[in-house]
Amino acid sequence: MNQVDRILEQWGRVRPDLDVTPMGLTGRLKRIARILEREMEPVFADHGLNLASFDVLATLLRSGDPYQLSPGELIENTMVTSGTMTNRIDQLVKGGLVERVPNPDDGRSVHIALTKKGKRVIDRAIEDHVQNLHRLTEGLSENAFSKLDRLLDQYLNAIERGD
Amino acid sequence: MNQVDRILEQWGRVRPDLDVTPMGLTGRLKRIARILEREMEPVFADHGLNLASFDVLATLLRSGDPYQLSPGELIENTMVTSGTMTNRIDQLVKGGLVERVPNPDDGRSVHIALTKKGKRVIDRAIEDHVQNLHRLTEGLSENAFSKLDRLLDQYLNAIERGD
DNA sequence: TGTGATTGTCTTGATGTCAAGATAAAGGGC
DNA sequence: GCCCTTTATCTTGACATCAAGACAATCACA
Repeated sequence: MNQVDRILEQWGRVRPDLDVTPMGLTGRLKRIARILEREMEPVFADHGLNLASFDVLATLLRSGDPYQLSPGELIENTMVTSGTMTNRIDQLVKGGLVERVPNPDDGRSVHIALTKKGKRVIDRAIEDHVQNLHRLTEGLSENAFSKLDRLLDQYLNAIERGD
Repeated sequence: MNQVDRILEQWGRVRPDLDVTPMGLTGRLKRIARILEREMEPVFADHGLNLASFDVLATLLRSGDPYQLSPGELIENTMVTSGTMTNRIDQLVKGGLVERVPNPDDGRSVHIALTKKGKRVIDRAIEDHVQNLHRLTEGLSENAFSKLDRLLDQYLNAIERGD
């Protein structure tokens, strides 16, 4: 009997007229996502990063050589607003991890490129992060993991196209 | 082929030395949680609330008559820091939805109590919210829903006790 | 009963995020 | 070629959150 189950029980007593079945699933999802974030942050901090800056650097790294994308492309990948992305990039520029280079094909746009330092930092950080993810999922059996993975994929597909 | 799958593919190309298997699961979790939050907010806004204030009011409501808890108890339930909770309570007090009443048994503590207005607001908001949750999970078959629910429960239990 | 440790809440300062709008370049139709 | 619309990014102001520490009341134990 965990926190979420207790919450469902309380609703059953206070508002028995409501069918709160979906609340268990969504509550657990939210809670797990929150815990995962908190467990990831210390690893990022080991490399002088936070979730936001890691997110951007990792997106640039996995885009492959020459490790540069426009702010717009970064926004698409990270689900944040343009103002947020501007701020994230500013922080990274300040830290010398990325640089803004003009886009020769479009004067409105720029490319955000990993600096050598940025590449070095994210190349190491991603290793620790992946190892950390293994730790954070080792509580699941191989079977449970793959089933959960498949169901989440199914749910994500459903919800992304609006049910 | 969705966003998360594309990310895994990219990592496979750029850093084939890493086993990024867990990243699919955690990425989908994060993404779903994010989407759910965004889909919930408009419903809260219909009642003049945001995620934070709804969270507190709903916790008070489901605690049952007399609909009051200490800030400490609210913190336990909502996974936020004490400073955050102070701020949330301040906002709700300003809106006339809760009030701070002294705790006769402990001079350091107070009780946060739903006002009549607060009770009325959350009683209606929770109905719309639950209906919204049904909508947000109707993309899953009954079978997929219960399997996913069970696996998330399992994972949450594992991760909450630290694997 | 007195004193140091603990507990419950609030304060402060910094940061990350968003919505809305500003700005500048590019594109499209006449 | 000119003007209006669209697009890409940045700016601004407001807000929610957190970490660290302040403060006051309570507790534990001599």
